[in-house]
Formats: sequence, C-alpha cells, structure tokens
Amino acid sequence: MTETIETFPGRRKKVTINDVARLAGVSKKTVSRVINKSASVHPRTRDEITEIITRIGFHPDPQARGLAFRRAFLIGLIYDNPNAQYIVNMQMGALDRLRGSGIELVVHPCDWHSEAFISSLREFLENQRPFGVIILPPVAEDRRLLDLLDELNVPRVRVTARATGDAGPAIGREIVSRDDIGCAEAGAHVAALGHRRIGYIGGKLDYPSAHVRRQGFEAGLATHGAIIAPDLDERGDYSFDSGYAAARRLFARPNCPTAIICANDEMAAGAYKAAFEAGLRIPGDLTLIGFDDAPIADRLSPPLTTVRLPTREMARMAADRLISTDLLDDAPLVVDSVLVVRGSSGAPVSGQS
Amino acid sequence: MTETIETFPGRRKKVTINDVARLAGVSKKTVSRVINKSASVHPRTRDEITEIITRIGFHPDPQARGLAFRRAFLIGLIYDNPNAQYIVNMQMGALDRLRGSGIELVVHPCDWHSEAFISSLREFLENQRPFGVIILPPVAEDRRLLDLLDELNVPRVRVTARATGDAGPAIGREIVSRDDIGCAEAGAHVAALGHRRIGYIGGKLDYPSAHVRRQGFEAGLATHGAIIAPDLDERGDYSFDSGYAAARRLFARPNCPTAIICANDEMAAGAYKAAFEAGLRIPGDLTLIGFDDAPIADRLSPPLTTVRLPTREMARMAADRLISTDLLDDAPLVVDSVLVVRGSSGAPVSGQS
DNA sequence: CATATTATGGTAACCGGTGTCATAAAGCGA
DNA sequence: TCGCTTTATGACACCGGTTACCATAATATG
Repeated sequence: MTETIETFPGRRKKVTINDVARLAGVSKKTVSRVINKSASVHPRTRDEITEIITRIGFHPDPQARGLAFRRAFLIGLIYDNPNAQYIVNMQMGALDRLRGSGIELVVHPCDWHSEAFISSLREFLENQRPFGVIILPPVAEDRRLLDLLDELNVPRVRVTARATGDAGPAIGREIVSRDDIGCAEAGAHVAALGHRRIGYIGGKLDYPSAHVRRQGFEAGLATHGAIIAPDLDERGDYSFDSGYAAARRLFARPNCPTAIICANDEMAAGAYKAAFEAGLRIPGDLTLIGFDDAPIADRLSPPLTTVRLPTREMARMAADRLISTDLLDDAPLVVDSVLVVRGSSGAPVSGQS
Repeated sequence: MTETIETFPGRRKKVTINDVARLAGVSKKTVSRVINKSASVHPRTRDEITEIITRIGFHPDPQARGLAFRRAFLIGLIYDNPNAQYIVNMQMGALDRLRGSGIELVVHPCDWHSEAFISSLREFLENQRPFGVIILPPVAEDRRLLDLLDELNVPRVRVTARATGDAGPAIGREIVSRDDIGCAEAGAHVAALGHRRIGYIGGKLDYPSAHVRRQGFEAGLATHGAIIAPDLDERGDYSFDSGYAAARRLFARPNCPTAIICANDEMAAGAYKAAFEAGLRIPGDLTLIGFDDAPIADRLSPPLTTVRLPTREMARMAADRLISTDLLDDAPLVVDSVLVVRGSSGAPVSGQS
C-alpha cells in the first residue's frame, strides 16, 4: 500500500502530471499514456495510476495539452443570423454533449455578407486552433468557409437541410435535417383542411433550406391536389419584418389567401402582425403555418402550427461527432422534422373559394 | 534595409516569436516585451519589432501564452435561464467588445438550483482558468459562486439590477442597471392613461430584480396617486407559462384589472395568451406592460409596451471592464432603462372603474 | 540456453510563450 | 572623469503537458 502522504487536503497549487507520476512511482510519460488511452500500459499500472488520478483530483491542463497537441480544447459554433431563436437551442444541444468532456463551447456568430467574414474566422481558427467546429446554415454551405476549414485542417460538422439523405455529395461530416418531411405533412394538413387558395412566403434563394422546405410543402399539398397559388407566391429573408411585408402584399391581392405557409416561424409571426392589422382572425379568416417551432411559435395567440426540427438534438449529435473517438463512419446523420398542429390552422370559412 | 528573405509567401508552418526575434536580431524575451507592452523597450527597437510582426503576420499563440500566464484567453459568460431571449443580446454585446482582442467567448449556462451548479463551474474555472467571467442575474447574486470566484481568483464582472447606484456594498466590479427608472416611467404612463384598477405580475422573491422593478413601478404609479390593487397582486417565475397562469388568476377575480404590469416580457406574453383566450382586446379591454424589450415584445400583436434595458451595451461594457487595461477604478457602471411605448397600452374604456 | 521479439518505462527535446535575474548601455550629479 | 542609478536587453529555467527515441525487462523461438 502506498503511503497516503500528500493527498490533496490543504494543497493549493495545481496538481500536475508530475505529482501523479511521483505518487505512482512511474514516469510522466506513462501517466500521459493512461490519460490518452494510448499504447500499451500494463493493466495493473494503468489501474494504479487511474486510482491516483481520481484520488488526488488531477485534471490535465487544457492549455498545456493544447500547446503540445497544437489544438485547443474548444469547439467553435459558427453561424450567421445570431438573432434566430434556434441558436440558443443549438448552443444548449452542443453543451449537452460537451458537458464533462473538458471541452468548452466558443460561440462565433458572423456576418455572412461582410468582407471580414472569412478573415475574422481565419483569425479564430489559426490562432485558437479549435478542436473542431460546428457550422450552421446558411454559412454551412459557404464554399469559402469550407475551403478555409480544409486549408487549416479543422475538423467540422455541418448542420444542413437536404431533401433526401443522399442528394449531392457529402462535404465532410454532416447532420442532415429532412426539412421536407415535416413540410410535406404541413402541406397535406393545409390541403386536407380544405384550403385551395394558398399563399406562400418563402426564404431567400441562397438559403438552401428555402428550396427544401418549399419542395416539401408542395409535395404535401399535391397529395390532396392543391398547389401554391401562382399569384400568391411571395418571398422574404426569414426575418419578422420581411414576413410582415410579404403578408401585407398578399392581403393586397384581389383574391386573398385562406392560408399562408411560411418558410419559418419568424416570418409567420410577421404575418400574424399583418393579419392583426388587417383585422383577419386566425384561424377563422386565415390559416398560418410556420417552420422551426421556435420559442415564439407557442407564444403567439393562437399558437402557431409549425414544423418542428430537433435543433437541440442535432447540435448534440454534431458535438458528439466531433469529440467521440469511436465514430464508425462519416455517413451523414439524418433527422426528421415533424408537423406540430396548434391553433393557427383550421378549415377555411365556408363561402370562400 | 533588412532582407525580405523569408517573408510569409509560401510558408505553411506557424510563425513563432522566435522567427520575429531572429529577424529583428533580438531575443524572444524582447519581442515578448513588445507583445505585452511591458517594461521599457527602446522605441526604435519596439518599432522595428512591431514592423516585423505585422510584416510576417505573427500572432502569439494563445495556448502558449495561456500556459505561461496560467490564464486562458477566454471569457466565460455564466448565466442561469438559458432560454431568456436577452441571452443572445448579451452574447452579442460581449462579442462586440471581444472582437479582434484574440479572446474568445465561452458560454456557460447553468442550472442555478442543481447540485452540480458549483462543481461544474469549478471544473471550468480551475481547468480552463479563464481570463475572466461575466455573470448575469440571477446567478450574479449567488454567494457560493462569488466565493468560488474569489477562491480561484478569477476576475469577474457582475451584471445586476439595483434601485440606486449606491445601494449596498459593491461586490467587485459591476454593471448596474437602473431597472427602477424605466419602471417608474411605465408606472407613471399607466396611471396617466387613467388606469386605477391595476394588476401586477411580479417575479420570484429570490430574484433581486423583482424587488427593484416592483419598487419602480409603484413609485411611478404613486406620482399619479395610483397603486397596485392589493387583490390583483400576483407572482410568477419570469416564464411564459407562469405569466399565463397568473393572468388567468387575475381575470378570475371579481373585479378585473384594466391594466396589468408584468415584471418581464415573457410573462407579459403569457398574459397576452390569457387575454386572447378570455376574449379581451388589447389595449381596449386590457393594457399590458412588460419589461426587457425582448425580441418577442414587438412581435406580439399589438406590440408590447415595455421597458428597455440596453442589454447588449451592458454586456459590451462588462467585457470591456474585463479586458481593458486602462480601467480607472472599480466604481460600478450604471445604465438606465427606458420606457418604450407601443400598442399594448391605452386608456381604459370609459365606464370601467 | 542463447538470441530475436515484443512490451514497457525512462530521458530529453519540444510546443511557444513568460518570469527571474544578471548584465550591458546610457544618463547624471559631483 | 568617476562611481552610481536607471534603462534596455539577454540567458535560462519553467508553465504542464506531448512525442521521438532509446533502454531495459519480459516473452517467444531455434
């Protein structure tokens, strides 16, 4: 039995690998091997060292380890649109997985369209050399960013939306959301309610998710023979204001829609505002559909029927892919979206088209 | 003129302090002095070194520096209530200031009431040894956390609400918001509109801001001789659901309020929902007031009259206090809140009390 | 039993900076 | 001109880990 001299009571200085080595009567190299689960260490030795590590509460210094590894124990979360409400969910999801791993989450919002976009990211990546990064749409699709990550050899996981799991070549590891599935449900839901005069407020064309969602909605409508009315086809930029403006344009059309499908909740919330101002009752006069199931969705009155994406879960998976050592392959992980029916959708009032 | 041999074109390996030293013909220590603006370096030498640093694009490695300094170039943002919408604003504010400083923001939500609260924070602080932390309410008031920070000697800035700038002893550096000012404006606004049957949905007693805001509202009401009706005095926990429940309780009272003041926007949003379900029109039947000017405030219909706190600015100031070398003193920085009148407040319909 | 292979452990150098302390150079009053 | 203080700079160890490489003990083979 080794003397219990020098256990932690009273010690104030940081416990180092040397302390462990000394107590175990081995070299720091051996302790290092145990820490990193590398190479062959005699089981007895390993257990002894492990025991000592926990007993004296040794935690390898991330700074020192990072310096030697040339890699910081940080994971960057890179995204545009810092105001999107799901960002918080994504952060929580990543943190769920990181908790206890000794790796910290560094948030890195950025302005996709700014000139400094790449250079500021480069600075972060080159200097801090994060363990890996999680990139969210729409920047997850940016060629320059992907190239930069390749150049600097930073592991990454992309979170992205695609209509099918195998559409297009995978660009590195990715978490793919099947936005189209929930959208199809939503489209079918709207059509099944009897709506035929259906408006649409889509996203910008350079957001890949905009296409996927649209296709999903259209496919769902088609199952009941419905379509997006060609003269009620509007577009926003996923912001509240753009949704408001688009909805106003729709209301100004000769033949008002009885339902409007929005490519995200923020724009749907804007449509609520427009509807309120126009004196339209939801869902009596107007059915509204959103996407995201953002926090605002069930805070609206009536609560918004929307398509839920498991954002937190997705971020958790993304973080897991970055830090799990036992990852089997790089096949994209696919998650489904699902329709959440709430109070904003109902049958059109009789008498209307 | 020194030869331009070996400038960066084509180099792939990291530029180190040694490269700079060699090029400048000085020791790395001197370069280090320049980097840290420390001690006396001859102006000529300094300029020369500075020039070389920018020319070859040298960025000191945060890992190495952190190891030597025993302090990571990270700033932690510690908060409970990760779902509060102002969190994103706080993050943005801190990032505004950190941009270009080479210091990264690490987010650290935590469950104030969990047992692991302190231990998980201790792990972060002991291992990563962040440059400093910003702590937001309500954890900004937690004794155990403050003690822990003292023990580990981690610089901190607290963001907190106090009625007056000098109430109570300052516990380290702080950014103080005068919640009471805007609340007083709001109270006066409600009373001036003619409301006399005024309900209140306050926050939990262990949230210090709950007291401050209440006092502010009451002071404002008092300027017009109004008070919170004793039988309409409810309490929530700053969550949407609690606001909804509290509002429903208020509506069930014999004599309905014509106005409800809520201690935050989330609860006010809950009250919207309750009002909607009860068939009450806002502001015709019911005036609603919130606090925070959270994103949801102007997404509600009608938009919510609320008290705005300059959250982003506050976080910017907090980060500044942590990283600015030229800070003059530790006096608390005080920011005011201000009433934002929107569509949810109006005169009570005649005929009512 | 001698020799060829493993399996481990030890040593030194290194990752890229910073601290301490000594020393050279410069300023300065007598 | 000569000490003496002040300023500028360098040598070297060190922060706390890691890897490269070598030495040695343990095991297998002829």
